[in-house]
Amino acid sequence: MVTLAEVARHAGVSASTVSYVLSGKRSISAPTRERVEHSIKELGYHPNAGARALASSRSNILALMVPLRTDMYVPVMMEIAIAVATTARSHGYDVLLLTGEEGPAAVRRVTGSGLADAMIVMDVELEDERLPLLHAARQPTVLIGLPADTVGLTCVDLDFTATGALCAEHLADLGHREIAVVGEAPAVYERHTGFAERTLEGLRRRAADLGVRLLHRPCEGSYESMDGTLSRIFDERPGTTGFVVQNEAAIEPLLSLLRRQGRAVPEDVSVVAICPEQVATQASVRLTSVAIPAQEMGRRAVELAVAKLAGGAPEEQVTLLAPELAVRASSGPAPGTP
Amino acid sequence: MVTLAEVARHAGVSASTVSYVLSGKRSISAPTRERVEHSIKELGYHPNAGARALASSRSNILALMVPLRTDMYVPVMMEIAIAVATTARSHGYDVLLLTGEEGPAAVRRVTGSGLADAMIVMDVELEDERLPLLHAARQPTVLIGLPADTVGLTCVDLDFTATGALCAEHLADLGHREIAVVGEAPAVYERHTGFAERTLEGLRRRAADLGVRLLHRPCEGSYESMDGTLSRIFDERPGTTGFVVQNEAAIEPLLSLLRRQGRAVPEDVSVVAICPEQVATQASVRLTSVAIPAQEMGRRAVELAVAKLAGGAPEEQVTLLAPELAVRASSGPAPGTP
DNA sequence: CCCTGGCGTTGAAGCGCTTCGACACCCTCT
DNA sequence: AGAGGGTGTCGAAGCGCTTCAACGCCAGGG
Repeated sequence: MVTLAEVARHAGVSASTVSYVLSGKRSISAPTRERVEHSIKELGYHPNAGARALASSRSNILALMVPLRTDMYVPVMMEIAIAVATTARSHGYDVLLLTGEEGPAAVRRVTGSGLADAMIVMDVELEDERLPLLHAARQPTVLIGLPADTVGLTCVDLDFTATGALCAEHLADLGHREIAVVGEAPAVYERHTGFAERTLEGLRRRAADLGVRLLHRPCEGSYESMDGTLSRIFDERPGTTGFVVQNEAAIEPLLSLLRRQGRAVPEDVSVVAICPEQVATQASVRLTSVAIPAQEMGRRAVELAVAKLAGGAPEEQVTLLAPELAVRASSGPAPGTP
Repeated sequence: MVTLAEVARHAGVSASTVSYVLSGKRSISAPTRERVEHSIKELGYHPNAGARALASSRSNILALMVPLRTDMYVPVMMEIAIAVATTARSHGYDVLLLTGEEGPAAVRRVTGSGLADAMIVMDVELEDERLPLLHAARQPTVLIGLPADTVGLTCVDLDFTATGALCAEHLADLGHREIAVVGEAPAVYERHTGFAERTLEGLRRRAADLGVRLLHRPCEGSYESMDGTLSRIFDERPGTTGFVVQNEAAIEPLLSLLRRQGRAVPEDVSVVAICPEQVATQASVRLTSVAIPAQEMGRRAVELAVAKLAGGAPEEQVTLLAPELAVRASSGPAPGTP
């Protein structure tokens, strides 16, 4: 294994000079720099991460806590994770993958051991049990998702309240007066996941403002579940002509069942989805949708974390990404509307 | 920040004693151990990861290289990644997430810097450009997937050749004489991804043995693509009654299109899928399928890596998991068969 | 009663790097 | 010409931990 000292000897300089060439923290004359760089290449030198971390008390690692549950909105999670990893690399950081399994213990371990310089936490619940620990931690933290109380926290999320409002508005504009919301699985609401509740709130408020009736039903992402949910919706509100779907696994079942019942999309019923763009464009009907900007969220989270590490970011900062509704082929005027 | 030295002082012992209590590498009397453990708890001590790595030249980190492409078999990837992370934790390791983006450079970086003790590489191509580097690396490596040449390598994978054979056999047993294979996207074959080619080989060979005609068509995971593919299949082989689908994103489009064309599953055509169990059971028809044991693969990979680190594993070892076909509602006797 | 050998504990020497203060040198200004 | 201020380089002191050799102690055997 090649060490910095060997590089220094090879280049005929001191160890500190090599270190400064590497870090750029002091000016080095061009000829010296070149000599050192040449030696580095020739010897195939790679700085030892442990030694570096010890001496500088910086690990250049970002910890990413992903939820353990692999049954929900997985593609979004994965997309965020990959965006985090790539963005982190472009800032010189590596990413440590922590699963929710350990729960708060993971926070303590990473925080205490100096394994990571900062943490990015996904799938934050409204009253997340990790929050107190994160507050107490030395490490900067960025949340993807919004807890109930954001005092002193840095958060990134899609503005789900606005998203809900936007969906309600779009359908109302098209003349729909009875809207059904196909929500996430019941478990999601039981965990008080922020985004689900916020979406609902946005939907409800705007619907109320616009005089539209709204019915919300949680739904698992399977055909059986969607079948039952759909029957119940039409039983209770036969006049339903608009759907907002938040559970991406329920989208295809919904479309399929509507087709089977002879309800045409968008002639008889309109469907608006909240899902990644790819899902919307690849579904059996090109879906009017609000995209979940997974990549953007991952990227922003990393950038905020890096900024906090550099000391150039405020302690408290909530970044809400504005939702954008893309009108595609699944929504149209309500039946009987000119 | 609490250091080992402070714990030692607090417990009235030397630093080395504390270290030995922590590592268990030397016997320590019960009273001393208890005193030390008590101090650790009281002071809230966590060993510094960098210092530990430097002194022991062990980071207790496993690197996981995931493919960058977020468009393919994402749930499987995620499931593997999470299984890797949890299994790793249970062995005292953390997981560093590397994306394919950096390619071979990532291998060199991690290898050179001692950031990780071992590597787990997913999505291996037949002639993967990372292989030479992995061979040269000090670190033990485990591949998830099979390259063309496995000499000196440790690999874990589903036995895709057997999987293909199993699918062909199942359909042949049911009397199907013309089978179509809906493959992965063309890009997957262009990259010479092992599992896709092996599956095909297994299918072809067994089909030939059993006197069944086989038609293979790559297919993207969208409705448009599936629509085109399906038309072409029935144009070329109007007598097709059996389908094997490998691209999980194409499953729902296929079922949907068959329905629309008035072909009943399983009365008119049978469908066998190669996909995670969850996809098979939650599709619009409960699918006869061969499961992709993502969790098992992740778990095995970690266990092999840990064994190699402990020196208790052979250099070369190819673990092929036996496929299991679960018969569900999407396959039945070919039309006209008693 | 002394020697031997295991057991429990310690001190000290690094692991490979960063960083601080010091220093030599050269240029510029007065 | 001498003072002053950059600029480029170096030496040395750690960062917090592991681990090796060594040592004191007590029990058992000769």
